[in-house]
Amino acid sequence: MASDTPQVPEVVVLRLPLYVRALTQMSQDGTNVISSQQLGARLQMTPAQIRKDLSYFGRFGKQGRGYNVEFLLSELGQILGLNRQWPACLVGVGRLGRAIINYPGFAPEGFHIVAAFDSDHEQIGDTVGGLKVMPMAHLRDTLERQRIAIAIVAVPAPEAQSVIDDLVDNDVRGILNYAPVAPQVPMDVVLRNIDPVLSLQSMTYYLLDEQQDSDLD
Amino acid sequence: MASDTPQVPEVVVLRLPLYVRALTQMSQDGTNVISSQQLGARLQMTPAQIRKDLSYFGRFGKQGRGYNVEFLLSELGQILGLNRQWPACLVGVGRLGRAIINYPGFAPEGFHIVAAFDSDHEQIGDTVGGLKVMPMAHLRDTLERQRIAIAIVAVPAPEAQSVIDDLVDNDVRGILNYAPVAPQVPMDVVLRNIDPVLSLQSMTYYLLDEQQDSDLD
DNA sequence: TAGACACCGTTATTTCTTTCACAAGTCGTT
DNA sequence: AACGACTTGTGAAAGAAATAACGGTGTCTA
Repeated sequence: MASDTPQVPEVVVLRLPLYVRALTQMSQDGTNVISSQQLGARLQMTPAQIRKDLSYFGRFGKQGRGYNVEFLLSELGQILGLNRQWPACLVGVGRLGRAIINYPGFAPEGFHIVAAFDSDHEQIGDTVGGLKVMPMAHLRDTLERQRIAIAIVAVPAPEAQSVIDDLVDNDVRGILNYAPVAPQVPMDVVLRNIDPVLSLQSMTYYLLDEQQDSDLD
Repeated sequence: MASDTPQVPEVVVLRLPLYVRALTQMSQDGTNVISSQQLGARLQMTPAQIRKDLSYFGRFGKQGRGYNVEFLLSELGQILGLNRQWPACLVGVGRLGRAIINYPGFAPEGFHIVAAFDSDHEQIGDTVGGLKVMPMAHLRDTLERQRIAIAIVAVPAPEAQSVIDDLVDNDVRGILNYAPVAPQVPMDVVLRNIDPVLSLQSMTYYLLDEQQDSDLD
């Protein structure tokens, strides 16, 4: 049923959360109405791009006036599926995994880590962030019982692909991967990579200009 | 001196670290030569894109043969500035900051956190990951003395912009921002955001299809 | 040394994104 | 009610990026 070529470009979907965040803040600041002009200024984007992005999903503004902040926020929430809770599981409870489980930024947005797994027998049975660490063998049961569609992967790089294969076999539909690899997933699984090292490595390209002094081989 | 329209598109620069990572692994696996075909298969990209990306920087391959892994790796390292050490400072030593400072993935790639700052008086003087936490007032001296061009920001969202302004004033040239905001920086400062919540919020758009059952308002 | 094949680098083509530009609608004022 | 100041939504134009296509060069085998 899902058309092969998505009618909404992925770049557009990637920008929507930015709008949601800015609008949320404006709502808290007591702003009722905002124009694409103003929103664009705030996000360093052209007004045209914002209007076009929104036009993929409907007509949310009023000519001569702009967008009602609350209304647009609620519509975008609906579109992105943010008006509900998303239970997620964590795989890998090493240092990074523990930091993730204790990160306070997920829950307020509806992303709750409700189960933790590890393949290392040492960790199993431990309690981390209020969760008992389970062996990978419990994956199927737990995902099904708790209706978990999202997995967060924080295992060492060499294990990542096989862990992800395992998750995919167990019908996980979205994966947030912290391992420094570019895993392969089927097309119907959504993968997002968090990789600060890659970010730094592309950053340095732009930092090289002035300071090649003591670096002549 | 930096031309206003960069001759190398940013998307290309963003992909180079991916090549570096794949080549590094191949090098470790003992592969000596690789074609754009093979590299593309590994990274799920077309061979044409890889050849085109590389062609922005030079001619590294051999017709009929492919690319010498070691050679290409070293050239890309040179281009990206990976053949040197990059001292960095961390601002914000809360839970997230502490996790970052202990993350073992940075150092092997040449990114060393050599100084830590916090604006909270409670934290100052503490030792975190072997570093004494300093007040923001020490920023200028420390950055200059240690020749730090990169800052990693892990402060609460409301403080992020002012911390970043402060860093920019003190001649930081690249910022890796973990705060869930989209900060404004001058054009000559390179900003990279790490924001897992945004990643999840765009992911859920694609997860909505099948499971709108108990969600009818 | 010749023939078959493999693969790069680059130009041409196609596809995807962004920006422009404007008709049409809204609001507040007089 | 009419006018002026704004702002949306959208089709058309421009710009950027990805892909295809291919000449030319190198490798290997016999």
